[in-house]
Amino acid sequence: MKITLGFKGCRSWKVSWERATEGLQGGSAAELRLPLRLPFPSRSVSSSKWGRGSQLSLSVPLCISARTRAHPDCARPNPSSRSGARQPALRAAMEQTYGEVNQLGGVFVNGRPLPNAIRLRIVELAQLGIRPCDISRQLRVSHGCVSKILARYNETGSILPGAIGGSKPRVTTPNVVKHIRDYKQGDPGIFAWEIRDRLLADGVCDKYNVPSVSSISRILRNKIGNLSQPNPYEATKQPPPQPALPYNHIYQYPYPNPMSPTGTKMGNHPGVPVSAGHVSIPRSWPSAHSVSNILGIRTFMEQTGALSGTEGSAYSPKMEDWAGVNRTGFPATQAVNGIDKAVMEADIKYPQPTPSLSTVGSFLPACAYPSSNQHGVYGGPGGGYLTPGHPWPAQGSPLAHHGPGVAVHGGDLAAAMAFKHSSREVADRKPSSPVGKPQDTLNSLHGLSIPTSSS
DNA sequence: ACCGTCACGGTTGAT
DNA sequence: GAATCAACCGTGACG
Repeated sequence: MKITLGFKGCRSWKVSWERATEGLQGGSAAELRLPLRLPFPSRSVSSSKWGRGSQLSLSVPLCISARTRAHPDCARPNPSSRSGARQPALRAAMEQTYGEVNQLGGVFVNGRPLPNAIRLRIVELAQLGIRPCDISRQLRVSHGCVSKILARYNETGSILPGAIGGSKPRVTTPNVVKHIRDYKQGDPGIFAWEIRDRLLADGVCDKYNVPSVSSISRILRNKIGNLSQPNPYEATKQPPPQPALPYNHIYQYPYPNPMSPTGTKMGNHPGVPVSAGHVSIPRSWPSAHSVSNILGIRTFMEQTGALSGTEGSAYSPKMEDWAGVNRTGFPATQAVNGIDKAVMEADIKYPQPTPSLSTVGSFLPACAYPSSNQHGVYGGPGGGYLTPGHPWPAQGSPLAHHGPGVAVHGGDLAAAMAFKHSSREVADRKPSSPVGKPQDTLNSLHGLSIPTSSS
């Protein structure tokens, strides 16, 4: 079988299907199995995607992808299948090796959030006035995802993914039940909604973990129906402490990260008020969506002392701090240097090789990624979301990361804009966008460098 | 062409 | 330790 894949123009593909029957792997769905080290971004292609001029003619869905099952070692099982029961080491090893490639050629891990670096980049670009569709293409992230991340950011101010997994903790903790009983004892005619209000007023619960009226009613009915009966909790043990965090804490990548050394979940869910110790940032932060806001992190960091390290640590290890920072602006490189880009980018499970840290502009096919991380695929060159052979004009990696402390150069922005404009020649769609300003202006304006999600 | 939305298949972590 | 469940994820398709 000989299959020729290549670019035909910028976005279309040419496939020469010489021997269609060979290489198809069972089932009704024709599936090509290709080595992942393609000289170009592979992509999933469905038959419906092909234009009239396509040389590909198949009556069955064609999947040319670098998905996990397309690993050169085709004998290996598809790691994208549920792996929860897998040995962690094996799973990690497999995840290191596999990833999936979307239609844009971007690498992703099904079921797992994009690296924070990419999420950050998405917001950064959006702040620069680059349209979501361009961001999508540039970072090779589906537009749905871009839309989702931006929507979340606009809504919560956080770029971070939500908490994945776990079960919602009970809100009707023994302590709450005890208070409800107390209220009921104090006023047998009290309504459930009144109890709810009192729980809030007394600080027993906050609005995020206060039981619903129906829950309270159920408690009244089932647990406190007979007030003479001892509380089973109290009869046997002391009430366990209230959960330290509301359920919706931010999902934290469980791999080593200086910002979260424990590798545990930390922080609050975006939008959820954070507790003490958190660099709490009012949602009404100045111009939450302005570039200066985004870039204003230095000021913020200075204000909060994060830079000075006067808080005992140069930077709170809590991810929620990060989340809080999000809206304010992304930490300037200097500001983040305490943790530094290396840290930010080590971000999560997407460790990135230090030296030639590629940038967001150096995408590598799934299998080309070194697999130094547990959750794979992004493992590599972190930010490398664009291939060297990237079909888009942004070869210069407009948002390329230049390593810690290095500002994004004007050229980068120019390249970004070049990309923006080349992808669609829309002049000054957003005249007010800072993008139009010379980079030095931008830099001098904020006195900091634009953090990069990878370098 | 762009963008919001949603089904889908997947992962995760508490129970 | 496995199963279950409910949260989340990004992709891809649709309108």
